[in-house]
Amino acid sequence: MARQDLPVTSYALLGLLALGGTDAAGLSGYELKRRADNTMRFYWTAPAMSQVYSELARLGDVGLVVTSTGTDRRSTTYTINAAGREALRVWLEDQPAGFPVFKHPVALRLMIGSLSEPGAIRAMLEDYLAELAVQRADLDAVRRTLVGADGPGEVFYHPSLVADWGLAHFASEERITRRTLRRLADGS
Amino acid sequence: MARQDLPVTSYALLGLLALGGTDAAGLSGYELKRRADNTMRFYWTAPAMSQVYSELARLGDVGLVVTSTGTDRRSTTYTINAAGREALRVWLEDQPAGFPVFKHPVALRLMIGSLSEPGAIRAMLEDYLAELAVQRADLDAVRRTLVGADGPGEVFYHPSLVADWGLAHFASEERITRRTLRRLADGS
DNA sequence: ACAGCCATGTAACTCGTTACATGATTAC
DNA sequence: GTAATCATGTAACGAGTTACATGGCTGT
Repeated sequence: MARQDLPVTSYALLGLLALGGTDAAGLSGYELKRRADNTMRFYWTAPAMSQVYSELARLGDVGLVVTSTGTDRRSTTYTINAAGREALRVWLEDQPAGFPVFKHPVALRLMIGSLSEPGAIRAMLEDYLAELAVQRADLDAVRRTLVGADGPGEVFYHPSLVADWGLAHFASEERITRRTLRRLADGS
Repeated sequence: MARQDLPVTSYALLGLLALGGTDAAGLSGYELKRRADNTMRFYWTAPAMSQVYSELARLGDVGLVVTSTGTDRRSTTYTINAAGREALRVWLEDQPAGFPVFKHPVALRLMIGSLSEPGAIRAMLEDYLAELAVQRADLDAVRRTLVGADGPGEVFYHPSLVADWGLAHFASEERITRRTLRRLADGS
């Protein structure tokens, strides 16, 4: 088969479909969006609802997912097929992963902090700490839903590795932010 | 003045112009791109050369930078003006920073790692470690150029805070990657 | 009855990228 | 002289967003 050249987000959604298919029923676009919001958003992006639908349409067009349309609009579901699994495998093996892109508005603003009030910078960092706590709690809740099937060889093993990665990352960001606040306070 | 609603990258480049203006001469688009590659890319993006020019054109259009065109094409320089500094200050104070977006292809692929060979996952993480070392060395080199003017109140104080943030982040990613490799090896 | 969620899409638009085109200066 | 670097842009395109439109189902 000719190698498909889809955007990463396409493969990511395809991957979610692959993981979500413990039952044969497949997922609705809406449900896929909810799963993306719960998991993918922590280390990729949360695609807009409209993008989920357009990516699913494209995946259907190139024959990597099967679309099952029922009688009413509520029952359209999408299931990954053999070609989809194969495309995912080829993508994982042939394409290099690439280096993470970190769009960090807090760090960006800190860089030009000399143009702003010192108090405003401190407030920004405090806000970031508060938001970090919220995000960490969210991810922690997700992580707890994996418990029970997160051992090696089990369905949620790899997802739990990633969730733990995210939790460690949030902890690191907290440490760095606090250290930066200290440096700003004591001038160092 | 009406609040300008520019994309973040626009403000980021404007900020680089503001920092780079120790002399009154301003920067060429080419030089601005080099500075973005050296600093901004670690926590935002490295905009394409063509985008640097289009953003500079836009900033000129809305009156935040002054374009000085010389006789030949080599001498076009861009300088932030008072309105530009004011716009930057207003942006810093009025707009909330927002939460970082982390596009992490390594974590994304790890999530669907069950679809791939264990060896391929290990290799991907090893590659990531190698690339992290390269990036860290790059940032470390940048950080060293700031030494001497990186104390509180000095020109490179805030940039050095951000560089140290980035170095700590890379160190954290290294630790997490190594831990994940260990877990994959000993099954935990 | 009404609010809120489930559900699916279209249209317009912006950001940002790659590919292309051009040419001057500098170093070997 | 020729390769590398400095320098400036245009055109076409793709990814992803917001706004808009529509409507069924569920709980109170």
